[in-house]
Amino acid sequence: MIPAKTMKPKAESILEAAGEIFAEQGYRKTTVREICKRCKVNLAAINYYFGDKDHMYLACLKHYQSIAAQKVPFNFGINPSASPKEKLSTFIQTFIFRLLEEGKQTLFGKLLAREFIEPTGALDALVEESIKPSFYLLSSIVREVLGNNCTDQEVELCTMSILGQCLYFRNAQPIIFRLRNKDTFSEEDIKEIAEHIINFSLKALDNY
Amino acid sequence: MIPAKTMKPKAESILEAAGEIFAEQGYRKTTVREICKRCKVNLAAINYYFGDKDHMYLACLKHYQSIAAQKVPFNFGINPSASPKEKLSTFIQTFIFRLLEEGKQTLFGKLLAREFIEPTGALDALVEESIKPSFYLLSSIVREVLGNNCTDQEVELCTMSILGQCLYFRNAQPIIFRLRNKDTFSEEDIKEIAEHIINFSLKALDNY
DNA sequence: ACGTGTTTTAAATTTATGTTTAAATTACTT
DNA sequence: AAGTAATTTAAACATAAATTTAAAACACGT
Repeated sequence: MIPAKTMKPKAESILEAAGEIFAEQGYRKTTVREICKRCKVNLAAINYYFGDKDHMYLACLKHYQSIAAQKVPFNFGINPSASPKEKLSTFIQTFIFRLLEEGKQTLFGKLLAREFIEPTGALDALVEESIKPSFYLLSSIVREVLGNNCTDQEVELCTMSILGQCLYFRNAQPIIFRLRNKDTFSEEDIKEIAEHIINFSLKALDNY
Repeated sequence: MIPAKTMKPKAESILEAAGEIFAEQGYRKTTVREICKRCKVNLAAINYYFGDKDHMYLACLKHYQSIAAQKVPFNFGINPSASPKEKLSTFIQTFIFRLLEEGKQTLFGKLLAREFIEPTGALDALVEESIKPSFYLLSSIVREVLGNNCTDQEVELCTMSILGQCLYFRNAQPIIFRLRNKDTFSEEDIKEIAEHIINFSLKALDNY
C-alpha cells in the first residue's frame, strides 16, 4: 500500500469519492463520470493516474483497507492478560462498532460485503489480508473460552456463529430499518446490539 | 404473480434462464444477450414479452419467489402442537436447508441477498411479502422459548441472532470455502451446520 | 385455403460508458 | 526567464449493451 502521504492529492481525492460511490452502488453501476463529477476532476484523470477503472478500483480498496486498519488495530485492542470472556467482549464490541458506526472506516466493510456478492478478482487477496486474520483472532479467543475439550470443528462453528450475528446487523439493515421504522443506528442502538451479542454468545459458549 | 400455467412457455423459459444468470452475476453484469442465448430465444424476445430488462427482472423475482414458496410452506412445516424448542429446531433446520441446498429453490435466496446489497426498487415488496412473515414466525417461536418474562426488544434481538447465524453460512461462503479448501457444502456439512446452530441458540436462549 | 392476429427474426438504432488524443495549461528546474 | 516535464482539459473515439423496427414466419379460427 502506498502511504497516503506519498500519493498525489488529486489521485487521493479520486479514491475518496470512488469509495463512497462504489460502496453505495457497486462496481458496475458506478461510472467514472460520476466519480469525476463528485470530486471535481476531469474525466480523463482516472485513466491518467490509474490506467483504467479497474486499477483505480483496486487502489480504492487498498486505500480504504489502510484507513480501516489504522482505525482498528490488528489485535482489536485486546489486552493479552485479560480473561477469555473479557477478550471476547472486547472483540465483539470493537467489531460491532466498526461495522455499524458511521464514518470512513465503515466504507471498507461495505466494499468488502459487495465483493462477497459480486467478486471482482480482488477477493482472494482481501480474504487473506483482512478477513482471515480477524477470523483466526476470534477463533483463538473462542478456543480459550471453550477450553481444550472441544474439537477444531466446534471452535470453527462457534466462531462463525458469533461473526454471523455481528454481520447480520450490517447486512440486514434494509430489513431492520423497515422493522423498526428508522433508518440509522444510534450510538445507543449500537451499544445494545453489542451487549446483546456478547450476552447471547457467552451464554451459548458457557454451556457448550 | 401470474401462475406458471398461464404464462407463455417462452416467457417462462426466459425467466428460468434469467434467474440463474442474475443469481450468478447480478443485475448489471447480466446481459439480455446472455439470457437469450442460454434459453435459445431471439434477442428481441425479452422486450416483446416483458417490455424491458427491468420489468423482466421483476417478473423473474416473482417467478422464483413463488417457486420458493411452493418448496417451503409458509409455516416452515412446523407442527403447532410441538414444544417451543422443537419448533425452533424445525425452523432452523428448514431454513438452513433452504439456504444451503443446491437447486432452484435456493435461487430466490441468492437473488434476495443481492437485493440487500444492491436494491433495485423491488426490495420493499420483497421485505413485506417474503421476509417479514418468516421473521415474525421465528420471533413468535423465540418468544415461546424465552417465556413471557422478556421484552419485545429482547425477543427481536434473539431472533436476529438466530437469523444472523443461518445467513452467515450462505453469505460468507467465499470465506468458508477458502478456510476449508472446498467449494460446496455436502449434505453432511449442512446437517452439521443446522445442528450446531440449533444447539448454540438453544443454549443461549435457555439461560437468557 | 384465407385472413387476421401473434410471434420470431435479423438488422438497425440509440444510449451509456470506458478510453484515447492532442492541445492547453501549469509546475518545476536550471 | 526559458525550457522541460507533468498535469489538465474538452473533444473525439470505441465498444458494448439495451431497445426498436419492419419484414417474415407462424398459428388458428372461419
